[in-house]
Amino acid sequence: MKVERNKWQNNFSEWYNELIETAGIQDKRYPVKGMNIWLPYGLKIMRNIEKFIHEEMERTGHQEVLFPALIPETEFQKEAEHIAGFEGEVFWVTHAGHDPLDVRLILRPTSETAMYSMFALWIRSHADLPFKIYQIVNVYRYETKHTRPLIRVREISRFFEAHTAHDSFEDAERQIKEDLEIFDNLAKKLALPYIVSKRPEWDKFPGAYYSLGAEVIMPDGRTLQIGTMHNYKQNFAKAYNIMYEKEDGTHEYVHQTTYGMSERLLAAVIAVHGDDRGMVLPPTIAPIQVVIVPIPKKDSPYDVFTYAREIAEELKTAGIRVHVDERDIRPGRKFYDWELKGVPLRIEVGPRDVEGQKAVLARRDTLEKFTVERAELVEKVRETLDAIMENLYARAKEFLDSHIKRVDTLEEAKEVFEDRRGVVEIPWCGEESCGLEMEEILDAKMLGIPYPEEEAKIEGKKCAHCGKEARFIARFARTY
RNA sequence: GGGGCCGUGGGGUAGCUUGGUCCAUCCUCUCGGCCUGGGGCGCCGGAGACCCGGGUUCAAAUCCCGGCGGCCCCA
Repeated sequence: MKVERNKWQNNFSEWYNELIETAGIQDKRYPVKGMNIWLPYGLKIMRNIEKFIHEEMERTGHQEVLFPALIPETEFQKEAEHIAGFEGEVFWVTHAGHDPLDVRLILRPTSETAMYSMFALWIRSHADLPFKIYQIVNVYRYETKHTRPLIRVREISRFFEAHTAHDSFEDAERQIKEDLEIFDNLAKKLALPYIVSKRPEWDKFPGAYYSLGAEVIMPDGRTLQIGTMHNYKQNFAKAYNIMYEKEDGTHEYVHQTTYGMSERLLAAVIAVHGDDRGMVLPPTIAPIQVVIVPIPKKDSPYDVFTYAREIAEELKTAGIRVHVDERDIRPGRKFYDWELKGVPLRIEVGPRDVEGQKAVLARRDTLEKFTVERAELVEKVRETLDAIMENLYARAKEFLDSHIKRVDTLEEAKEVFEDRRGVVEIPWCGEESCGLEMEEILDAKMLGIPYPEEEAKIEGKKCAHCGKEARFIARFARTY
């Protein structure tokens, strides 16, 4: 058995859309465009991802809250850039019953404008800072482009947003560093290698001083943003009058940051680790880490079902999420089913194994099969799950690295986009006009410059477009 | 914002140009039964569809109008 990734890479859109339904992640047939139904299996995986998010929030002293989904128009309009960035894509609530509302309400596209009037009430003193909260809720955006399950939707149903307030720009910067560390820990749990870019001025979050974006590269070479961090400086604090009293008795506006993620994390896991047979889930988040498939044989004196249940009990005791598939269908069919659903490890037990007190292990990532002694089963399963985790990361890292190419000219950049695509890194003078024109020429978006910025600085190169001295490396990609 | 294409069982489709042979084809899924079991086996039987509204006509899945929904391209 060999790992094939032809459709995965060459016909990714179709692969992805089919998988979302056949693997039981979501049902897209709900009669509102861009709003899908979470199916039990998909939701379990997402919950497992969120478990790690909650752990990281706990570790770093963020408190969980829940804000209402409706925001009065009057609050929404307080920060000028913010409203300009979102007004074209919000859902309005204009009526209650038969009567028009005096103050219209919006369905939150993100929660800054819901939270910050409350921040102004809650934050009084320097002793209240840093103030760190988060929530995981649904938010709504009227997307006009092509919607895709988990990736571009009108209802983001698992929107994570952390909001913080600080007594200084420096402390807000420290928060951004912490956010990046949180992201790195999470990405490791998902075996996802990624890149971080500082967004160009024209593409930062509406109202932000600057924005960072974390991206993965999808099988078709387009990038997917799966995490963002913004430093707002005092932009929102001034609009919402969020002030604190300093030790010397004077008052000052707070500095703020936000950090966002969503079910795109799941999309990235599905896309990055998959192959032609379906999903391959990292053991860390797989609802079923090990599936046991009994292989009965007629007239055999051995009871494979009892043996399978005994093994399952052993693994369960060892803390492994295990399932015995006792359905009355052929084993081959079960193999395909569980491979589609991405169960990282399969154990086959037939009469031969019962007789010899053994079991056959089949890895989902490499499709290798091998026999182990029952006495060492738990240990071997643990080892193999760890090995799968490492292999998934290594394979994904190799894909990522081989899809980032540094070039000096636009011609070379164009070739990259025509060929295997991915991310192109190219010298840039730093001028907005030049950046926008390069986007046009390459038919790609500027992700920004590598972050931390020291990695973006270059010397002795010319801007690929205007020929002036280049100040930065700029990253371009076709994006989702 | 502009242009183009398309809506047929749960999923994927044939039929539409030239209206009648369509109580609508095939694959898949699903249900019942038999058989089987270390990679989707086979056989028998069953269930399930023309997006909505209006029009033309003796007759509409097919032609026309409107609505709703989906997809693609361009800005």
